[in-house]
Amino acid sequence: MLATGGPPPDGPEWAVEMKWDGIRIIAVCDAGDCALYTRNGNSVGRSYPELVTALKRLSGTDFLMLDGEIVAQDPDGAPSFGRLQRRMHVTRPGEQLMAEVPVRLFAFDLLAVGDTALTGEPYLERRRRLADLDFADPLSAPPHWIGTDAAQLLNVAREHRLEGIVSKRIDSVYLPGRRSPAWIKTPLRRNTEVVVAGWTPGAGAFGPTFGSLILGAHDESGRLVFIGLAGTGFTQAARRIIRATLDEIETPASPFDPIPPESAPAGWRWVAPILVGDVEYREFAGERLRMPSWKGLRTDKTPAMVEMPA
DNA sequence: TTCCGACAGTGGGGTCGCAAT
DNA sequence: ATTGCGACCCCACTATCGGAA
Repeated sequence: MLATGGPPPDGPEWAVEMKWDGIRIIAVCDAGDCALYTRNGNSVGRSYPELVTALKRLSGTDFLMLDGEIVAQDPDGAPSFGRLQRRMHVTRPGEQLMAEVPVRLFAFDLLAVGDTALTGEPYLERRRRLADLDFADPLSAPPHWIGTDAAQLLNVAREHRLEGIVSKRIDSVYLPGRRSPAWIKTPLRRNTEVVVAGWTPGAGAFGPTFGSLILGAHDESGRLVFIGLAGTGFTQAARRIIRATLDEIETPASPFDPIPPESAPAGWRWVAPILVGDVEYREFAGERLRMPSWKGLRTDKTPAMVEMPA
């Protein structure tokens, strides 16, 4: 079951959970054997043997089906998808990585236990049955809140550097594989202004326009530096208009200081740094915007006003 | 008739395994 | 030995189409 995006609804009929940045997992235990399935249906238990072991201990010989998220935490305790990626591809025992990158499974829904299917039961009943299970590290059932101000919980998510919140109707049944308005996800995102420094060639339908825009901002000493690429958020019409403008202001050399930003891939094209845009992003880390999406041109701002994102 | 959900296709970021060089 | 690419993960977003409302 998947959530639709939107602002958090308020009211006594909604429960709120934290949104974890990890891998969505359906865990299935049958007769003492447990498997982990990703959203694409891949069986990935081999990559997380400690979770499989813990699930076997939890289920015994009973049938059990859980919905949850595998999460890796950075040294500060914040969920880190980047760290989790190191565990993702490991198909051999990988003991060293298990110690380096410990993972947890946050089980937030119970779909079946014993010979009882619970998908037809309301959310609150499923959570109640979930709480009855004897969770122990590295498994846990994350908390949910009812009647707490959603804005306040968004702040909690921000303080703990989580992805956002998910609001769930307390009377809703579980709809496998469906995207439902009974679950509403509210991701935390930020906005920033950027300087357009060039563009990368596009593939397929984007061949005639561009793949992504090369973005820059001014650092503390006033130098224009590379801060990432934005390749989503454009309509086809916007792509055509922007490409026409880019062609008019094309320059042979990168406007970045120093040049080039990295070893700029062949095919990157440069423009005079005179266009200012607005992008939404999740975080600015490692000197790059994460998950940037284009919101539009800002004709009311000059490039000199564009500083580094927060 | 309108609207919503599913799908396909493009883009971003990232790591690892394996084949090609 | 190094490099490049595909396979998986997360995601945002647009465009399209068919069926539900």
